[in-house]
Amino acid sequence: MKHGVSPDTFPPRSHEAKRVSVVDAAASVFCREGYAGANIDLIAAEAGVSRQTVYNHHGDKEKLFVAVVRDLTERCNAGIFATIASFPDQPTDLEADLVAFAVRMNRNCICNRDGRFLRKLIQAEGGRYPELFAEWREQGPGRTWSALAARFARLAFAGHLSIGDPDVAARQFLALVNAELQITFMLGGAPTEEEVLSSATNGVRTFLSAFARKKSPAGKQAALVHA
Amino acid sequence: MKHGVSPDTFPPRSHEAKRVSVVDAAASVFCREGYAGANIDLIAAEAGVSRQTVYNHHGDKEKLFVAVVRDLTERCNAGIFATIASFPDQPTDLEADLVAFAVRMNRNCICNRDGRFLRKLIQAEGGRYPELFAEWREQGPGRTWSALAARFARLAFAGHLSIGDPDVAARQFLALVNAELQITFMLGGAPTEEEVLSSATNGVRTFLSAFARKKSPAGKQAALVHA
DNA sequence: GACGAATTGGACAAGCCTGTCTAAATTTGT
DNA sequence: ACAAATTTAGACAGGCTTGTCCAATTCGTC
Repeated sequence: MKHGVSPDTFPPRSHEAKRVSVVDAAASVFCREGYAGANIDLIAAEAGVSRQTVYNHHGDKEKLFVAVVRDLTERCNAGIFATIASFPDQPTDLEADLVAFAVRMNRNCICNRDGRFLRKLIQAEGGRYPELFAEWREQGPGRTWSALAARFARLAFAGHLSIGDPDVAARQFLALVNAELQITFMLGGAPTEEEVLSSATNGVRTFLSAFARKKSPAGKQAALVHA
Repeated sequence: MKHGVSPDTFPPRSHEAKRVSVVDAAASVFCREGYAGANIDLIAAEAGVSRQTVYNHHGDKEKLFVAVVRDLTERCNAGIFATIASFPDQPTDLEADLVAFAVRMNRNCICNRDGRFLRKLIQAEGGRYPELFAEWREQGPGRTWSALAARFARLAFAGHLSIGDPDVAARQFLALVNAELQITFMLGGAPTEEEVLSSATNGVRTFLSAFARKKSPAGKQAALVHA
């Protein structure tokens, strides 16, 4: 029915499904137990395959770990850039639009399964795989901050904000918007929707108080005052 | 010289020194290798004692781990509250004083050995010892934020700042001041003095932009205006 | 200098985990 | 339905680690 252009070189099918299943289970176990504490039998059981299948697909424990990190990095980066694409370039209500953006960012990239897992793996094993995580660092935060800074610069250029250094502003935006979620992040948990919204709202208000456009040259808009 | 009231019940002397040495080495190894990956032989070697001495002092691996966490928690909290005591209640130059305070906080509590180790242990093993870290959470961040919020409230009351919710302001202050150190923290490294100073300076500037005292102390404060 | 407590080094059993191998059972493509 | 590839369950060796035991030695104290 659906065998298209590659009938022979491709392994059957559930082959790939099992591979994904193993990587997912491995991510979960590596995060829960740490690299050294992770048990291949447990990963196999959680993936619903036999131990031998794990070895058939990934060779050994270290290769499996690397595959997990690459997988998470890729998915997280994709999510982050998809979300940055939704940055409010032409805001109608700047505060509401930025809060909504921050909430999207948190929900889809930072607090979701992949985001929490990747963060924990970086924190726990970052020192042991410098090159692996250097790659993440460049592709992830490096590009994220830069892309976000460009959006804020555009907002400033359009007269919506008054920003000195867009890179600093971008990092501070993220820091403010997550200010109330630090402890939850540290313990590896997922904040509730209310917590995310509250932190984003408070963070954006402070951000706008600090970076509100300086008094309007044409007298169009009154300055925002922090409640 | 100094043998006071208890000549017999006290173990000799280097007994205690070795105990400290073991706990220090254990902290280092647990952080580097994770709980499961930590090797008692390695801890003993790094502490300069025999393996048997480790068992004599601490019983088993888990008890040793708990001792390490309690030790770090205690020292970190002591450092944090000592630093909070130096909060600039009567600032001469608000920006400079807050930057200096933030730098002290980072250098003495957050970026030093104990702070980095404790953070990493919480991140890595927090899920496995809920009660142990619940204790930390109450004694540490809970009291820290509350104490810091009180200081900011005082500053606002004295007319130096205009703050809505002191608890929110305190958390945002910490978030801003550390905004540029996130990646370094995540990888477990120690930022340079320049990085700490830069992050603190930028953070305090933004914080003051947002929470600067509103003008017209005599007149009514401007109402919340929203374009 | 002598006594007692603490420390050391090493041997040791028990358990766990990784990674390999094999033969049987299952699935997939044709 | 048939043949090839994949998966499975289990056994298994090898290595590593924890925690215990013990005899010899060192250290601190009187």
